[in-house]
This record gives sequence, C-alpha cells and structure tokens, in this order.
Amino acid sequence: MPAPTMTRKAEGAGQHRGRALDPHRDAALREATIELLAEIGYDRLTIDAVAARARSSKATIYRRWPGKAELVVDALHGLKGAPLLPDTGSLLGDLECIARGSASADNLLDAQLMMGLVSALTRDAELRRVFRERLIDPHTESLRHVFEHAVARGEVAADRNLDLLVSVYPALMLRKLLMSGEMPDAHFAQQVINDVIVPLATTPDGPSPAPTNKLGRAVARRSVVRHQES
Amino acid sequence: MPAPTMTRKAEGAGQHRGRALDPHRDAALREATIELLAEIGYDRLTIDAVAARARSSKATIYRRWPGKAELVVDALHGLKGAPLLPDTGSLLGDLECIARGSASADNLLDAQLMMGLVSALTRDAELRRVFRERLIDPHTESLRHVFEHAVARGEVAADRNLDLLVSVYPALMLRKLLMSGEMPDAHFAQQVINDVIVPLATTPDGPSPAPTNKLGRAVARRSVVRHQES
Amino acid sequence: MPAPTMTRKAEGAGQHRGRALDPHRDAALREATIELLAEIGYDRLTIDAVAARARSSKATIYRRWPGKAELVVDALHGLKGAPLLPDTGSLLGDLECIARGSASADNLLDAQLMMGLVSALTRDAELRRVFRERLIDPHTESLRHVFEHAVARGEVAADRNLDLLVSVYPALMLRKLLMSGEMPDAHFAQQVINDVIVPLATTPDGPSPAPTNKLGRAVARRSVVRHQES
Amino acid sequence: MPAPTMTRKAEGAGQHRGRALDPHRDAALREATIELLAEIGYDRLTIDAVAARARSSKATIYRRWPGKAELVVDALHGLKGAPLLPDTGSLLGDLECIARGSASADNLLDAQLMMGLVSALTRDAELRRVFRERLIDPHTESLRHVFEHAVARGEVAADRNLDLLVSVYPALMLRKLLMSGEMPDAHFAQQVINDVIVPLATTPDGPSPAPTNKLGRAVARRSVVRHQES
DNA sequence: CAATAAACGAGACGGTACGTCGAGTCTTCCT
DNA sequence: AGGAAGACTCGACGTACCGTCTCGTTTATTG
Repeated sequence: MPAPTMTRKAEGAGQHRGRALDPHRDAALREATIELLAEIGYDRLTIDAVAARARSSKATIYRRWPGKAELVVDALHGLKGAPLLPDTGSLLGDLECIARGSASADNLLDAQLMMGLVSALTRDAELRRVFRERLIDPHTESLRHVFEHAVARGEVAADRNLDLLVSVYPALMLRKLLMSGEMPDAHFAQQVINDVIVPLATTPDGPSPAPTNKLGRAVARRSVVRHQES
Repeated sequence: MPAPTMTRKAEGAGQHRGRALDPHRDAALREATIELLAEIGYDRLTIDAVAARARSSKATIYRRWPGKAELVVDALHGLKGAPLLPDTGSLLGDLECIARGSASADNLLDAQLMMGLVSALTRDAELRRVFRERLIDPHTESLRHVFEHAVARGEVAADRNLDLLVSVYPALMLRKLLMSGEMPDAHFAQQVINDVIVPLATTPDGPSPAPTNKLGRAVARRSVVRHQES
Repeated sequence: MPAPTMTRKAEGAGQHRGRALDPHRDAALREATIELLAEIGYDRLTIDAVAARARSSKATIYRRWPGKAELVVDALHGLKGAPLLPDTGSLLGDLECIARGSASADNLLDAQLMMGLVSALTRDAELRRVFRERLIDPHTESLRHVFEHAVARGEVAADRNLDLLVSVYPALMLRKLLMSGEMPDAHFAQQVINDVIVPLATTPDGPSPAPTNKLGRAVARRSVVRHQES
Repeated sequence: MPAPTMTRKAEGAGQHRGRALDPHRDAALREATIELLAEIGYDRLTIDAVAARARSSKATIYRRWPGKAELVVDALHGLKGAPLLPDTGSLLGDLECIARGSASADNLLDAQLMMGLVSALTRDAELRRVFRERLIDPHTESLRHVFEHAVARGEVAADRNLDLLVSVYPALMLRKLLMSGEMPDAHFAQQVINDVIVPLATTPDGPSPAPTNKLGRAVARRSVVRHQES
C-alpha cells in the first residue's frame, strides 16, 4: 500500500538526479513543528519560527510541504500510533475499550491538532481529505472493525447502516470537543456509549424499528430508502 | 443580571463625559462583519475590509473591540436564533420538518458562518460560548422542544438522556459539513433522521437496553450514572 | 495699526452674539504650546498634547487657530519683545548692537521656531505671510531703521537698494542657521557685519561700480539691463 | 576613510550569508524618492508612495533605511552636484552665467527639493550635512571657483573673506525662495549680482574699511532704477 | 575523478494585514 | 454659546508573516 499521506511532495520519487532531500531535516522540521504547536498553538505558529527552531530555511520547508497546514498534519502524523483495534469478545467490551482510549494523552494531542486544523478545512479540499484520512478515518475504522465483529457474533443485526453508525460516536466527540474547547473526558465517552451507541446498535429491529404506534407505519415506509454516506 | 458578553469594552459604562459611542456605527460594523463572514469566512475577513464596508475607520473598530475575534463574537450576538419550533403532532413529522429546514438558505448562511468560525474556537473560550449560544443552541432547542412534545405524547420514553439525544443530529450534520466542506443535503438529513434519531428515540427500553448477554449487567449498572452535558 | 497677527480667527470681530472666547484659555493654550515646543520640538508637538497640557479640548484650540503652525506662530509671537531699534549715532555702532542681539536668548528661541516652521512654509502661502510679518520683518525693519538713520547722517549714500541691503544680513544668518542647525554665534554675526554689510553700505560708488579694468566695459554694457523684481 | 553616510544599514557589510540587497531596487527606490520629493515635498512624501512608485514593498524600504529621513538623505546622495563652472574671462560674465543658471529647470528641481527638505533640517544633523553637500556646496563651489579666478585676474582683492562672499548669493536666493514660495526668477538673480555681489567683490578697500569717512558721493549713476522687494 | 544536479542556509523580494497614532471635525453634555 | 470630553474619518506609520525567489555553498549521484 503506497504513499500514506500525500501531503509530502514527491513522496515516492525514487531515483534522483542530484542530491536527495535529507531525511534528517525532515525529522528536525517535524520536531520543531510539534514543539511549537505545543508551545504556542497552531494559529500563532509561523513558518519562520519553525525554520528558525530547526536551524533551517523556509525554502527547505516549502520544498517539502506546500504550507503550514500540511506541515502540521504531517508532523502530527508521525506521532500517531496505530489505531487500537480492540477485540474483547463483546461489543460492549470493545466500545468501552475505545471510550477509554478516547481520553488518552494521544487523543488529547489529536484533539488539539484537530481544533487547530479545522480552520483550514473551510478552504482546502485536499487538506480536508488528508485530515479525514489521517485523523478521522483511523477512529471510524476502529469502530467499524468493532461493529463488524459484533455483527459476526450476532450481537448486532446485519442490516445496520454501518457508515452512519460508525460516525455517531466520533461526531459526538468532535462536537463536544469544539463546544467545550477541551478533550471530552471518559465520563462523557462512556455516556455516549451507553446512551447512544449501544441502544442504536442493539435495537431489536432495523434502524427504523417496527412501528409501535399509529405513526410507525409511515416511519417504516420511509426508512426503506437507504443512502450511502458519501 | 451581568453583562452578557464582556467582549465589548465598557459595556455598562453609564454616564459619559464626552461624546458617546455612536450606536449606529455599532450596527453598521456588526452588519458589515456578518456580511463579510458569510462571504469570505472568518480567516479571510480583515479589519480593514470591515471598516471599508461600514464606511468606518479602523480606529472606530478598535475603540470598541480589541480584535477580530471579539468583533465577530459581538456581531454574532446580534443574530437572533429564530429556531423553528415545528409542531406537526408527531415526532416523525416534526423531525422531517427540521430535516427540511436543515438544508434551507438560512442554514446555508449559518453553515458558512460556522465553517468560517471553527478555526477561532480553538483559542477563544468566549467565542466558543457565543458561537454555541447563537448558532448551536437554537437548533438543539428546536430538537429539545420536539422531543419534549414527543415525550408528552408518549411517543418517546421519559427516561431518555435528552441532552445527549438532541445533540446527535446536529453533531452528525456538523461532522458532515466539516468533512465535505459543504452544507449537508436533504438526503443526508433524512437518512440521519431515519437511521439514527428515530431508532434512538423510540427504542422500546431505556437508553441502556435490557442486557441480552453476560456483559449487559455491568452496562446497566454503569448507565445508572447520568451526566449533564456541560 | 490693525490686527497684529491674522493667524487668530476673527481677530477683529468686535461684537459677539453669544459668549466670547475666553482670553484665559488663550493664554493657557499659548503657554502650553511654548512649554511643549521647548520640551519636544515643533514636529513632535501634537495638538492633543497641547490640549491635554492646557486641560483643554482640541475643539477649543481649533476654534482659535486653523492648525498647528498658526498656533505655534501665535504662541511665540506673545514671547517676542519689540525689535530693538538701536541708535548709537553711527552705522557701525548700530550694526554691532544688532549683531549682539542676534545671539541673544530671544533670538535663539526665534531660531528654533523658525527652523521648525520652515517646513510649513513650503505649502502655506498664508503662513508664509505671517511668518514673514512676525518673525522676519521685525528684524529687517530694525535694519532699515539703522540704514535710514545712516543715510540721514550721510554715512550711506541715498541711492542704495535698501530692500535688498536690509535682507543681506538676515539671509546670511538664516542660511547659517539652517546649515548648522543652531543659532549663529556673535562671532559670525560680527564677521558678517564687518565683511559684508559695512563694505556694502559704504562702497564709494553705486552698487554696480564704475569699471576699473579692461573688462569693465563689457560689464557695464551688460549691467545696463535692469530688472524689476516681480 | 570611514563610510561616508552611515544612513544606510550595514554599509560596508562585505560578505553576505544569504541573498544580498539588490542594487537595482536601491536605485529604483532612490529614484522614486527624488521624484516624489520634487513633486510633493518632504513632508507629504510617504513611504507607501515611494514603495508604490518603485513597485516595491514597504519592507524592502525598511530593510534598507530606518525611516523616511534616512531614505531621503541617501537618495540625495545619489544626486550629482554637476556645478557649472563658468569661465567667461571676467567676473561679471561668470556671475551672469550663474545668475542665468539659477533660474534653469535644474535649479527649479533643486528648489523644489530644498523647499521640501528644509523642514527636516531642524532635527537631523546628518540630513543637514548631506543637504549641504549635495544641494548647497555645488553652488557655492561654483561661486568660489569664479571668485578665485577673479582674484587671479586681479579683479578682486586677495584679502576678501571668500567663505562669506560665496555664501551671500545663495543665502539671498534661499531667503527669496522661502519667503515667496517659488523659485527666484532671473530678474531677482541679476539684481542681487548687480547690487550686492559685484559691489562687494570689487570694493576698493578691505572688507572692514575705515568706518569713519563719508565716501558716498558719486554713486548715483546706475542705481537709478529702484526695486521693491516683494 | 570530475561534472553536475539538486538540496541547503540565509535572507531579500512583493504582498497583505496588522494595531497605533495624529490630524482636523463633529457631537453630547455641562456651565 | 463656550468649553471639556472624546468619538468620528482619514491616512500614514512601522511590524510581522506569507509564499516565492535568488544567492553562494555543500553534498550525492552520474558520466
């Protein structure tokens, strides 16, 4: 599986005519970026400051990344461990595992990064793509993995809209993050699991349940229409 | 009843020795700010542009607000939430009404504002508060209103965690907006209603369903503890 | 003898319909202006600073003077004593008297003022007029007085171009002032008197002397052409 | 032999680590400065205007000079004095040559520059020095040259105070310029030559004559025409 | 082993926006 | 109506970053 990021320029360039980009500079630049991010935040971070801290020149940075956002994304990418793919044997166990992970230090950093990056998402479709691939999808994939196992075990019905289901938890966490300005705590995560995710996954009928009252039929009829999340 | 914002300088100054700040300038500046926010977004909005559009001078702006963030916050203050409070007589009808409203022109403006603003949410707690009050709460209140009526009608069980329930729909819409870069369409809204909100609201048992396996008890126990969304 | 300054607005207005401009404010403003001029100089002097020092408002200043230059001219005008009109009985004695006066403290102040004001002379014809009337003419009048007495005594021929003659001394002093940045000293003044003014005033022949050598004829021919100063 | 100006930053820096200051930009900036000085004067000249005219950015200017005064000083440095050194064979011929040159287009530019600059002379000794060297001395040197030749020819006595003598003409021209706001015309220049410079240079006795005699008899031939100083 | 191609540090470049300051005017309230 | 206070528009100030570029220098590859 090739180029992981696409934020870096000429990732798989292969043979070079002249001198190749020095990997030591890469590392130093990423490190300086991370340090400055932690010290002064995304918005006050300047390319000049990164260059100065890494005893580099701006050109060396722009030779590697097209701009600040991509540099930061790439720098933080290096920090991220693999998304945890829990397998406790039960849906609830796996979800609690994820909930615990949500409040870990790793995710705190992710959260800060995310909040700092959301700004650039407004304008830059490419950044949006990378942002999703690097920071969002790992979490949803973790959840998808959990749900797929649960389906295999028979804990969750096979007809669920998984694309939507796996996005409920991160959506609520993101919202909480943006609204509060800080990483959601374990309490909140557990609450989401208990009060939203588990009920949603284990509702006896399909996502649009068997009508239990006079209005139910209309519901059932409509929910026949299914959509793929784009 | 204290000053609501604290972003404005000398909010309750009372008596003035000299000439007072002209409220007409306030209004013009706020209006120009809102227009520009919607047109070009928070990050590309400049104080100079606001001054030019309001036929004002920068000094007049800086006399009122210490910087861009505060200006924007204060301008948003003026935006009335005007949440639609549908009452079609059934939960599903109300929800569909809201879903249709989600894609309306009003919400498009809101969405643009949101996309332009999220950047600043990272740093500015005050901005975050006003952002929530002016742009988020009106929508959740609309949903809360709908759910409360549904509870009153017996369509939804009384034990649901409403704080969380009302945030599921906006959280998914926000996420979709941020990930796609554009306003979620009616399709998506309807899908969320059908596959997430309705099932969640009408699950026969409480939010933590009757355990169907050995781990259920622990779940039930935990879910006794309820948290208020802060 | 009419209005002395013409920098003040409505100097000879006579009867007032309403309240008259308070002369105490005049004095306080002039005083503040003089103080600030001495402390920080003309260029760094601001109207706001004058207003603050005099516990006045800017409007009160602009009600009296059209701008900074005029305020300063007027303020310094109050400081000036009458131009000395020496009468020692001889041309040389009078001139030496003037030379001594040139280096006095009064003139030092004048010099500083002059240097600060020259800037505005570029643009403002009115200021130029007042500048000349208030700061230049008194000195030339003093000289004119001296020369007229000398003519009456027979020390100087009656046909001299007095307008030009009286401007030689101040022109050299002004030039020296501008070129050195400081008030010309008594030495220089005496030198000008001895080496320029006295020879010029007491040249035996007219200003264009009878030719005394072979080239003189050409000179004489050319110098036939006379010009009226425009 | 030290750096002549010290207004430029790092004048003799020698070796550069990075990219060097582009001399073409220097020239363009100086040229724009001179043009604007002549057009609108020192006081109305703005850094922004210079940058705009030179198709530069303000940073490029501030990288070279700390402020407006230094920029102007340095720009003036580039002006070559090109003093005309007339040699008609007679004092009067040379002087008339200079008088004619005084009203030429070149001197008009000089005059505009001068008028625009005098303001700043008050404060800036360095500006004063350059102003003198670039705009004043060339003219006085021209005169000194003329007088020295006249002395050599025996037209002018060797005991004259040349330093003073050469400054009389420019001093009167400067004064006229400042008092009238416009370039003195050829009329005036001729008058100064005839009525001041020539008499002064050709007075039979030394600069400090015996003051007690009454020599003014037969003057009246040429000075029949009288002039009013405006 | 040269030649050469490219990366490197340094930093100048044209821009754009910033937040401050002073000017001259206007408005409000007080005396 | 005058005066104090101070907000108003206007416009220049000097600074800070942006992303691009041009220097000389260093370092790998290639011929």
